[in-house]
Amino acid sequence: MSEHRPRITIDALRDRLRSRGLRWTNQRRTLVEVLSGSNGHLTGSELVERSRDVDPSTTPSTVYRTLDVLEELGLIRHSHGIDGREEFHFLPEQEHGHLHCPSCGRSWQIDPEESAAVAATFDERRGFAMDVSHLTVVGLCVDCRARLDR
Amino acid sequence: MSEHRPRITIDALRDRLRSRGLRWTNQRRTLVEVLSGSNGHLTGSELVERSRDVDPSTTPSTVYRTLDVLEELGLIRHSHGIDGREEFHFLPEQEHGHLHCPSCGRSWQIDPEESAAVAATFDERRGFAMDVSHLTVVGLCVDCRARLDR
DNA sequence: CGCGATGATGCAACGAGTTGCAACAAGCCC
DNA sequence: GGGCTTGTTGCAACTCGTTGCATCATCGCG
Repeated sequence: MSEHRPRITIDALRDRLRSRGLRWTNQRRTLVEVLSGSNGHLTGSELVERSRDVDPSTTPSTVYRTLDVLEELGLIRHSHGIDGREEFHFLPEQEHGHLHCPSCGRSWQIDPEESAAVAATFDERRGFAMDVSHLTVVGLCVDCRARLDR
Repeated sequence: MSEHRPRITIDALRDRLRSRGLRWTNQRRTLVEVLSGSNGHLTGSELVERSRDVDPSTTPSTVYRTLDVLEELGLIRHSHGIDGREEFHFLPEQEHGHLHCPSCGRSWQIDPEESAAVAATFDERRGFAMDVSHLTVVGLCVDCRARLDR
């Protein structure tokens, strides 16, 4: 597995907050540390848990509020998972949506070409600019279809 | 506004439950009454509230469990709203997904042709059978794009 | 360096939804 | 109609996430 390489350094992030009149606190440092140390998608509660591993005094409200701030800065993205729960991921991961099959519980990433095709549909017909990273498509996967057709 | 005409009668629903070994209770009758009396999309808590109007002794857990049962029977569908919250709607409404623009907060129904185009993408490439009613596409609407481009 | 404004934190309470469990009751059978 | 099986209910406790508010502490400024 390859190292995760955040596009923005910790120092740059600190300065970016300050230049907006926002503050660089230990709690925020902890969360950013956790985020940059973890690839993939994490739910809010997972982030709270991991932050507590680093600093046991971490409180949920601070974590969620910091996530909001980081999202506003464009550093992270959230999408809605299968159960509607929010999942966060650190940029600059390739933006992508998800396919989910509730029958077997598996999920897949949506390819850029697929995203483009879907986005084109709504762009052409309505001028609607789809947010790829927010897309979750639910349905039956090939395997489950085959299984259920029998 | 037109009358809502459920495709299945209350009696037929009762029999359908019984034939599966399930039971027809006052609590279920109350919820079905509420569902059939309301068009459009309702969240779980809205349904609890309205059920309480009919029968004040209604409890949330029963409502949510009944919703699960009705969904298994194919009588209602849930989709995930903007904030990830579940929204239920009574069939036989035309199945449809939603477009949502977080910038202005408005939502639109996805046309059948649009759904078909999107579904075709995933069917052709993966044999994945998309569930139309579960689709929520987030992005910027025409108006907001124009406004933000200025 | 130290003051002060104001953004951030932690707490506590709350809302939505879920779950385990004991008690209840629908409805099949005689 | 009455009994019995077993699906259903209501309660209480819990999880995840949000919010109001008093207190704290960052960091710009003198």
